[in-house]
Amino acid sequence: MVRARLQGLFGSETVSGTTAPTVPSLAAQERGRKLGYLSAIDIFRDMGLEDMAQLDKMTRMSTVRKGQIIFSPGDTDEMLFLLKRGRIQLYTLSPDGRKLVLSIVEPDTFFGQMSVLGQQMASTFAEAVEDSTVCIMTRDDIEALILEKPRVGLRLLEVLGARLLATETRLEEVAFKRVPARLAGLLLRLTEGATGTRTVELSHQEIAEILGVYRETVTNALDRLKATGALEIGRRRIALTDVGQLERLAEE
Amino acid sequence: MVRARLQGLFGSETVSGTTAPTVPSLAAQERGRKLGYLSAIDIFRDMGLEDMAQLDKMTRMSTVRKGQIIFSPGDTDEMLFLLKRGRIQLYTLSPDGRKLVLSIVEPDTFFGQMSVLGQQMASTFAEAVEDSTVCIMTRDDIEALILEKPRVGLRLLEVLGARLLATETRLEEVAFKRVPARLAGLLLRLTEGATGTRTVELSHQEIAEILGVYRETVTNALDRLKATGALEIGRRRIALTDVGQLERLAEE
DNA sequence: CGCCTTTTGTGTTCTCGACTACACAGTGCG
DNA sequence: CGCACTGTGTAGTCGAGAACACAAAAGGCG
Repeated sequence: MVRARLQGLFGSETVSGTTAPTVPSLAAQERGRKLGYLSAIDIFRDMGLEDMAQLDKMTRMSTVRKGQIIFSPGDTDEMLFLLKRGRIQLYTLSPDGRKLVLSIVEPDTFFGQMSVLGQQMASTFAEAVEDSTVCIMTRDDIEALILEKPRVGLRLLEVLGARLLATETRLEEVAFKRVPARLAGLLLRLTEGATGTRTVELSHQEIAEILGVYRETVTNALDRLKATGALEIGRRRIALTDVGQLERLAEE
Repeated sequence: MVRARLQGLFGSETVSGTTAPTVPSLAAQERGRKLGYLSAIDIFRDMGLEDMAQLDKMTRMSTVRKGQIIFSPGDTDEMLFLLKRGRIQLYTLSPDGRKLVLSIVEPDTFFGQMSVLGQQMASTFAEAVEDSTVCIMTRDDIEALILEKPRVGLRLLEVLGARLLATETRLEEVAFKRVPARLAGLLLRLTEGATGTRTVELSHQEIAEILGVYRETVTNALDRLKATGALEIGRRRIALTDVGQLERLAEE
């Protein structure tokens, strides 16, 4: 059972002033447009430096290593996390141990278990899939920040809106489409905005956990897609060779 | 095909000053705690009367009759609607005409097709299931309002958070549970907070459209639940007689 | 290089729920 | 008072994907 509590998390706090407030990068803005499971929106893209500094004062920073659980069901503290570096996976587990990935959080995005972020739910885990750095805020911090800098509220609304849209889309796909079409859609979303040959570097198992199906089913569906020439398969590597074809297949 | 465009909607605008700003009712606050498909949160529960008046100046009001479509896929105008009275159903249609209800909006809640509200998606319809009254705002209106009254932003975050939570829960249920369990969960959520005998007044068809399954499957699942004594069935009427039992069944 | 873990490829059985096809009971309405 | 429509019950077929069971590659690493 995945029940490890975060030990290092609150132990390794540092005054975050050590990290100089950075100007929103072009890359971050680019990511901000993505809407797939990798929801990333640069919360602070139009905040001034002094605002950033003020924000820094009210947050604590900390590092989590790959594999660490940041929060898990049962935690009652209403914390909000801002991911600065790394990647976080939000997922739930079924009673019999199956995993469903709800969302993969990219840098400069909020996540948390507050009602406001849609995850105070009984069953959500947050786990670092890479070494990551997060800022920690309490619910009160975030409320105060929004009241003083309403623009942050707007940004948060964007984050939530994107997440809601992505989740509604998934729900729709589960209801209407069969696995191959859903897989095609997922691959397209995962590589949205990528330059050059669009490539997904995930194992069949990892994909299965996102789609909520069995690993074998993914293997099978991938073979079908490959048979149409839409993609090429390697070990932990799927290259989308014919995007148009894949888009057609995604429409079922 | 459900493609009717709203004719009466923009024709029947009235200056909304005619509706006196009301003090948030107890009932509204009660509804605010519900988290099921009937997401309702009183956006304005701590806004002053003068704020309400100001808000009224920037909005247009209009009435829609039962069955009218308020927006449909392809509408590009980024409108935000505030439901004052009635009920709105948000749903999508599959290529072959199947319907999936995403959300049922209750009074004092926002909905819309803005990115900020997670529904600018290609495929969402909004249809009045009762005669309703809505306020119409543009994206700019809402942004200005939030910047000036940050507290409204917080409220909106609550709405979106609740919706996201509900949607994630549905996704989880679809992935992990079979129809009878999902049905049990739905019935419980639909009657959450009801006083007296918890009763659902929906046809099997309507339930099927929420669960994303066939009508016959609902009939069958209801029979199974009835067999355990958890509920009683009438025409368009399901009475939850043993809530504890139903909760057990909802856990699969 | 050989051992061990991770990833992927199959094959087979079995169950749920999609889909089809009726039959029939309330309900409303002309 | 009969007719149409909506809502329910009941089979029965069929296919996708779950669930289980191995086998074979492909890397990593000592």
